[in-house]
Amino acid sequence: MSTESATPAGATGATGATGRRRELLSIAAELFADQGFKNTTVRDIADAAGILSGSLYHHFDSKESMVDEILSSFQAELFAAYDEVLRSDDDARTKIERAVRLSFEAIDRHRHEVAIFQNEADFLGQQERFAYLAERNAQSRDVWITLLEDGLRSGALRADLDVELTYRFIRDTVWVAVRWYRPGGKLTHTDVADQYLTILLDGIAHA
Amino acid sequence: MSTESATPAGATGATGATGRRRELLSIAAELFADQGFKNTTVRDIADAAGILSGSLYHHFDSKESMVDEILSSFQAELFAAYDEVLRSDDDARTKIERAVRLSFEAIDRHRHEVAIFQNEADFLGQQERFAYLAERNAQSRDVWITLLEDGLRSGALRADLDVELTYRFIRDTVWVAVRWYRPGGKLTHTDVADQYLTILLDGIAHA
DNA sequence: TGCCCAACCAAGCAATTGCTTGGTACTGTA
DNA sequence: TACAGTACCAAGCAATTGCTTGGTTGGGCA
Repeated sequence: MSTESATPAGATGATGATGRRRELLSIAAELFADQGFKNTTVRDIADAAGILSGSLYHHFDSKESMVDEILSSFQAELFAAYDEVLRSDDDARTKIERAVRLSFEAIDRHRHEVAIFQNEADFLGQQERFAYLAERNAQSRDVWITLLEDGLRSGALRADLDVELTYRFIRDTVWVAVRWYRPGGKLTHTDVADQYLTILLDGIAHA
Repeated sequence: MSTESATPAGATGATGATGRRRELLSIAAELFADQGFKNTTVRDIADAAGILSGSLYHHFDSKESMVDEILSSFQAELFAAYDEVLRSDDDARTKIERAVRLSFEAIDRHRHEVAIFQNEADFLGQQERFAYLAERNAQSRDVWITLLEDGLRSGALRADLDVELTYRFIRDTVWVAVRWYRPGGKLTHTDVADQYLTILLDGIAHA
């Protein structure tokens, strides 16, 4: 009945996770990413973990709190990385390159989390509990608009660019790769970032 | 009990639709696009249409047959347009530009259908009934690989491009715009296509 | 007037859903 | 040996789901 989340198990802190807890979150993340949040049942998660569905509620108080924990801890890590790029004293073009590479690295290391955020943010964001998703979105936009405007001022980018549209172009281009990129495949995330940056910066047309 | 779809109402043909039927499909498409297929209940659709959920089954034999009809008729229209570009005698670069513009036009005119395909194709494609979705995907890849290889041969595109990766880049870039593009907004689909083509062909870096 | 038929209602059923409750097996610690 | 705590099971409940059944309404046509 209380609004406070009780953290039934361990209570190792906000991002806290005993071994088993982390394991279950990882299993849930894969299912949420592959089938969607709403479309994944607690029985699916329990089956994949080899336990009964009711037993999940020893570790978490709801299915929602699972996604919550998955998304919020990932976002915290991601935005810490963005901040570091912003605070660096690299030139504008280098910062843009670093921000792009950083995103592909995130896809490589946290593809389930990225996929969940891409697919479910709109739906989950309607609930007050997930209001931070919209805030993070705005924060991400701020980062990119800053980088692009710096690029324009410094002459690193072409003067005729529409900043808002370019931001969307980059954002979409980068994150949507989570749909096909698979770690351990033929291409490393660095390979993909190289090619994407080549196209993004210089285009596909013959010079 | 029969596997044949019975087309309860009108029976105006495969894509057939009386006025009311088309109306209900349009309502369903909007909900499927906004909330997801699995996450939209037949009661949601019925409520939006101002009728009871059971009444939907006078027009369609299942919720699945609704998406089926929505997606298959859209795909047919889309690929007819691709074919026309392929069969034209424009040069390689023009064909690429036309294919890109055509896609943004599809987003403008059929955003719900595009969104449903983007979001649900993987999930629905697992069922035999929706096997054509994967076929259409392969067909689309064929179109683009052909266009890109023509571009390379003719010297219109830079020689160092990875065709497969470039295809994915273009595909993702174009279709993902359905997430934010809204017809009747500040930018027309032609505006968006112009800017996207500028970035795609010549890049964002200062020359 | 009599009939047809598309469009809908009213009621409900079987399956699936997230989640609850009370109990049990095992492990480490004092 | 007693105890505490983690991780789980067994059973089931209330709500929601897609869909079915039998009946009603009202406009068009002969």
